[in-house]
Amino acid sequence: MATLPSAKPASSGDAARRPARKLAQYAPVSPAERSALDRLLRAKVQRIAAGVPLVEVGGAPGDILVVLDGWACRHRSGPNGRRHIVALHLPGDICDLSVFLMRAADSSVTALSDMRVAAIGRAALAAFTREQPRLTQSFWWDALSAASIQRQWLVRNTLGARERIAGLLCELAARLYAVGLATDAGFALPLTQYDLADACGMTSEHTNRTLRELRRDGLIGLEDGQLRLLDWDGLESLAGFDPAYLHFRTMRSEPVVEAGLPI
Amino acid sequence: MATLPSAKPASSGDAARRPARKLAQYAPVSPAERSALDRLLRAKVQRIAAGVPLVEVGGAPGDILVVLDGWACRHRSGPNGRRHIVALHLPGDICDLSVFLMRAADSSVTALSDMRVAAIGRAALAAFTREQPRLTQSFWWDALSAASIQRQWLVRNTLGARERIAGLLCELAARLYAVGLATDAGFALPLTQYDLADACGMTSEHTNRTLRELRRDGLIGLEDGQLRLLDWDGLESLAGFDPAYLHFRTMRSEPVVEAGLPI
DNA sequence: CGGCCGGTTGAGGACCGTCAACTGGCGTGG
DNA sequence: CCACGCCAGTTGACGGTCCTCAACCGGCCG
Repeated sequence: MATLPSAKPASSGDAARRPARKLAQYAPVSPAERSALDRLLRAKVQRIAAGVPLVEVGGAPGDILVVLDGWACRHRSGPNGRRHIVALHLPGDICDLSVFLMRAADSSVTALSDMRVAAIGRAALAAFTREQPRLTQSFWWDALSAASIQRQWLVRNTLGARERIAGLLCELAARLYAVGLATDAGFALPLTQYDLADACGMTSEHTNRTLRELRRDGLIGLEDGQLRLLDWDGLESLAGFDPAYLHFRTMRSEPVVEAGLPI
Repeated sequence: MATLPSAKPASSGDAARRPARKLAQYAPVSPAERSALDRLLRAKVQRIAAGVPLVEVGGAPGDILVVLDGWACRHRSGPNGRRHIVALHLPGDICDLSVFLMRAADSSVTALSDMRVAAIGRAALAAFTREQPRLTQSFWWDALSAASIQRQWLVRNTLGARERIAGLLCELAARLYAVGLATDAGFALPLTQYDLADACGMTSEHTNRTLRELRRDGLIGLEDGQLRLLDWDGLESLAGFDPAYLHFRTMRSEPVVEAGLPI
């Protein structure tokens, strides 16, 4: 697991800790900051059932959402009416930090599994950003990381089918590992093959065949929603996976720059 | 030109006005704001020759760049070493607003034509954001628009070759129209077929054949770097182009919300 | 029990990439 | 001055990848 972050795998399944773990990928989180973050997230926690939309395209901006548990996807419809998944929101992810700036959502967000989500209102966020400059910076870094991931998806979807699937699985492993939801052995993958297909710009049939090939070649195992990483190095080199685009601190040995926010 | 913005086409070729025109797509720009913006942009103007890199992947963050004249592309290399263009920066575009937040650039930017670029330093931007809240908000809106465009590229690159090229040309027409660099008749397209190919995730040969088809079908003309929009409605319907994702004010009849920045 | 959803498999063909070659224009250098 | 090389554009043949259409299976739930 040469390129996976060096953070320890999950010692606790406590979903409320995941945002803090994610943000710790960008800058250290002190105990005081941890409890401030906990207060922010505890205020308005919602349970969302799989398949329920959280954001509708064209809708007015609502709260900022932080995923505590479960997965969601951001999607648009192509001219053919087909669903295109443009991003996956995993536990710990801040979904739509800049939502308050928007007039109308340009894409929808839908729960892919049962979820727990923390909603942050405008006033609460404004107060938080005044009081917690370093966490605020980490919030923005997470947004930058999301934009970088977006670019990576664009690049990845020009590759062959095996490379696409392998690359997405590597990315998911790294992102889940960072919040303690993956180990060297694998992780829970609550996606259907239709979801995977729409995220990789492929048909579900071809996704099915490609997964079979990856299984046949001993790279992965996939059963009962559990993805097993049987040959990480093989998967990584197949995908040409370089986690630098995730902008995680533990990926690189650089010292963390303690810079103030320009904005 | 049903969906093109209602702004008047270029009455002036003055490149220094383009950022203001672009920002006016998000919120009104008063004369005082215009001159403040002019002062910000006049401070450090650089000339860049075609082919010269403005940002190198992995490099340390520099200034924020605003394109005054000419085109640049943001690109990454795939595992096969091939160049993938993930964004095009046109005159008026703010390139990398959040550059001060980054530790290392995750993609490179290279001039595609001779350019004039305004560089904004950290201190100048900080002062500007304190003094010009509405322009600052428009800066952020431009960043949101760029992210939305990024998602659209992801969706577009799953379509067929003609749809991809047509969609990209529609987008470029709309974006250039907004800064007065396109008319109903067409616009200057300083891209080689290699550039177009790398932006659409295709080979240059296929791009060549696809352009030929679009010409044969009377949708476009392309000679001497001039793209002629011979059948806008045809191009638009072929691409399934809906400019809502550009988040331009003049595309939609909504009143502009005068909201303060949460951050 | 029937329907639906997710997964699986097969046959056929369209689309697009690869390889190869050739053109014309332009700048450079002999 | 011409020769040469390079670059952008163009065209053709061929093959592989991936999509389309079609069918089938098992499990779950109404």
